[in-house]
Amino acid sequence: MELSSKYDPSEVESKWYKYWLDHKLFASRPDNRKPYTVVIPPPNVTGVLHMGHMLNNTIQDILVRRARLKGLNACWVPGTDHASIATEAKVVAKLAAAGIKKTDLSRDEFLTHAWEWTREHGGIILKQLRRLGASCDWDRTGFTMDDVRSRSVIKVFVDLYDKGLIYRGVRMVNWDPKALTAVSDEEVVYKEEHGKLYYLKYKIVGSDDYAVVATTRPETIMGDTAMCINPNDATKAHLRGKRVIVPLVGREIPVIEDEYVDMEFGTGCLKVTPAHDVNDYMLGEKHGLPSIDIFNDNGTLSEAAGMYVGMDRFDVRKQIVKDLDAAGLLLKAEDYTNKVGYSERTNVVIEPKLSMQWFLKMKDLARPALDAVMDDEVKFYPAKYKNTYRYWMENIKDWCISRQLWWGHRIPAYYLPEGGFVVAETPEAALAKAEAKTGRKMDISELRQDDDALDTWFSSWLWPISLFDGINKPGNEEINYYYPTTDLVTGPDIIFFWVARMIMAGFEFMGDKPFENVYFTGIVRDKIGRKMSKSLGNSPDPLDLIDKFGADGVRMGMMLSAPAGNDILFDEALCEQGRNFCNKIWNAFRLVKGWTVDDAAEQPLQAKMAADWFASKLDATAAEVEDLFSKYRLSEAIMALYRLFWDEFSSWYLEIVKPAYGCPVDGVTYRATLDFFNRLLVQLHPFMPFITEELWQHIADRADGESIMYAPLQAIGQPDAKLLESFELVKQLVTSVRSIRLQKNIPAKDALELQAVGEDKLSAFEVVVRKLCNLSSVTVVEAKSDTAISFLVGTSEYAISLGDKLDVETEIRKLETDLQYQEGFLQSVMKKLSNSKFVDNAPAAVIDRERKKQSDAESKIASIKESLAALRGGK
RNA sequence: GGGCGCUUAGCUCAGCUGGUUCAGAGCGUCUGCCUUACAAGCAGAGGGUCGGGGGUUCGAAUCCCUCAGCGCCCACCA
Repeated sequence: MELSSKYDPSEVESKWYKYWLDHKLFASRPDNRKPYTVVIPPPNVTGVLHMGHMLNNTIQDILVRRARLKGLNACWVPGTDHASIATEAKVVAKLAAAGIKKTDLSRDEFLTHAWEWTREHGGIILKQLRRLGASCDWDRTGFTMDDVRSRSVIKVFVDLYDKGLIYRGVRMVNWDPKALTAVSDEEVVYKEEHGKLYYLKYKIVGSDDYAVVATTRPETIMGDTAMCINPNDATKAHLRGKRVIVPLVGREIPVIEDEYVDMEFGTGCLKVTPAHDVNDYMLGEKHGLPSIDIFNDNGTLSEAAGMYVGMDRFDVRKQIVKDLDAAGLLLKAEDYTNKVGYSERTNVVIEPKLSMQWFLKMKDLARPALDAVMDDEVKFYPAKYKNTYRYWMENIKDWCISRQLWWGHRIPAYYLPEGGFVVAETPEAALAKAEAKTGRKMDISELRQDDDALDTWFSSWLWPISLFDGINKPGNEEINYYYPTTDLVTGPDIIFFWVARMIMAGFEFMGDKPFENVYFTGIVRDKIGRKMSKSLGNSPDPLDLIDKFGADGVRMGMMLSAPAGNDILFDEALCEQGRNFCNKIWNAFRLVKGWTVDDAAEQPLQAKMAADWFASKLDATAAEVEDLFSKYRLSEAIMALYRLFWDEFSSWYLEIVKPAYGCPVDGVTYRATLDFFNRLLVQLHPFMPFITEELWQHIADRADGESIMYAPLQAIGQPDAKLLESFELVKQLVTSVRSIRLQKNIPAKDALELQAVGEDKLSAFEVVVRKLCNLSSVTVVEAKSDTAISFLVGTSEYAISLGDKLDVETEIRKLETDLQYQEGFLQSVMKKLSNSKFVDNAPAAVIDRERKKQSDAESKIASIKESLAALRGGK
């Protein structure tokens, strides 16, 4: 077989992905095996793959593939999210580009366009995931707005309404004046902003004095319905019971008193605008104030404002400041920094607004969900997010679930001509309920369905249930088998949006948690720590990276930089490292496959020793990797395997067993080597699925349909600790000899004489050392020869005879430095041992270790002194 | 304003409930090698008073206090 010296991923990747699909190797059905289930965090249906997805899905694929290798029935369910605001915004923009306004379309017409858009762009992201090697069961692909998921959402809405947990009412909500919808508290992001604090003069009725109010939003004065002072504020006593006049507007408003007002802030006088500020709204409710809504839905001033009608809120702010100033009613304006809420989706300033919305009561839903996480029934990795979660759950507020959008699940509430409404899963069911309510025969056309759609998260919170149709068909085979799912891999930014709500839905609708473990990934940043963003242009296109480094290389690159929960600083150099690793594996395979095998040949002793050692090493590392996986420390697991393959297997094992050029290898060693290779590939497979499949298929003739995906991870044997320890000394010995060779400029071809002073504790490994060091002889001597340079391996002294190459002066200086260090070290150990407090208090094991240090140091010192004496004597 | 977390080699990080896994890893750097598996490589080497200060202890990177810097989350101070 001809293999090129470079691994070429492109062909290999498409070949094996197709193979896996053709043989349905990702598919899962309920059976007798233990299930291992993951549901994908559904990306936006019209989105494209970015680095965050790469990280997230690489991790999921690694976990899923590992589970498969462990013999579990692994099922990874993919799907997409309809992302109501984001998608609707895109459709509106596309229509606008074609000169069509949303308001000119009927709901049905708009939805036709939206579905068209979804079909056109939908699922691109899932196709892209295949390039990465994602082993999803694609036949199960779900969509939050497909039939099964939609019916689930509606059923759940009706259920919660019937339980009295959903209510409708006028509340202060976060209004997005661009998307023209309410959004939830979680969808508001606060940004620090440099603005001004304006001091406005309100004339006191019946006096020539003014009361001054500090505000950041002078444009809302038309909505003022009171001024508020703190009742404990002595300096404001003269305002009690008075009325003041709103500047420019000229309207009289009362002065009210409430301890809410901070006496220290601004002037201690607060303007109260119940329609446009959450706190003012509360004050208004408490004091029975009227509320004047001066804004239209799009953020322009309404008729109710009486002034500046039709102007945008920010233009009004500029204008009114000028007008106030001109009227002498602006005392001053100070620089001021405050937090302003922006819509996460449209990035416009949120307007607190009173409106009629649907809400879900959260308090009762939260309780079991909170306990489950606190009691580790649902485990968080890293655990620090438990705190964040608890705080939110303990202070949870009702969830505004209605959105003034068309793209989404339409709220199944139907209004009656005579007022009131019914909630039902279908129009027919609604009609029946309506008739029962009114006591008269009705026609379905008399019912008018609510125009609002549901928040996107109201469908995604059911995802782990609805993907197995557990809402519509409770107790079906699939939901019974796959639920609760095993691992959830997601970002901490959606812990409230999604994770917390899924846990609540799980307990409410299934009576059980939705998943066992949550792995929170970090945010992908560039190598200097900036968030990846389109505007910075610092986000590489994942598919370009795959083209450049191969999917396995990119996966490695992601994992090498991704400790759980920490942000990852992504650097292409890591993908390069991944690619290089692929190449290393590839070439190691070329070496082994290039050997000719002689079954009659006897196995050389060094090969047997290397095989025994590496078998132990493999077991030890396999155990370590297993442990790391159990802690979700995947980047450490891949690093352990990286070193195992590169250093232990390639640099040590293969170099020892490698036959001389042109010579065949014995059958025993060959088969052992292939077996090791096989085990290494299986261990590596979750991280690097393509190259491992390719080579696994090369190792032996595989039947069509066989795959490394189902090659079992071998049981881990008990490593021989003593052997491993000895071998480390052997490596040290070899490294020391090589180091001397390099220092003394001795070519590899020249054989060296090795002397073991006193005894050779590593004599059993002599053949190994000889093979790696090109030695002409190994002798045990009483004292090293005069022209030999000595070194320590552990506490044993060895020496290499150098003849005239020995530089006596340099050697003496080196040994003297060494001696000094050892004597200092011995002194510190002796100090400890002569300290009675230490000897009395420290555990015996610790004292023993110190005594060992003492004797080791003493013997090292003796050996150095001997060498020195010999060198000086030989001068 | 509250809460959480971080600071260890040039870079990115590991070091769990104090003591040979204690000062580590990978990358980078330096030196020597085109040695028929791999220069996307091989062999070897150097590099940190564990952010500063104080304390507890026989013993501190590890526990406590404090200062400094950084990051994240939450919160209605106009």
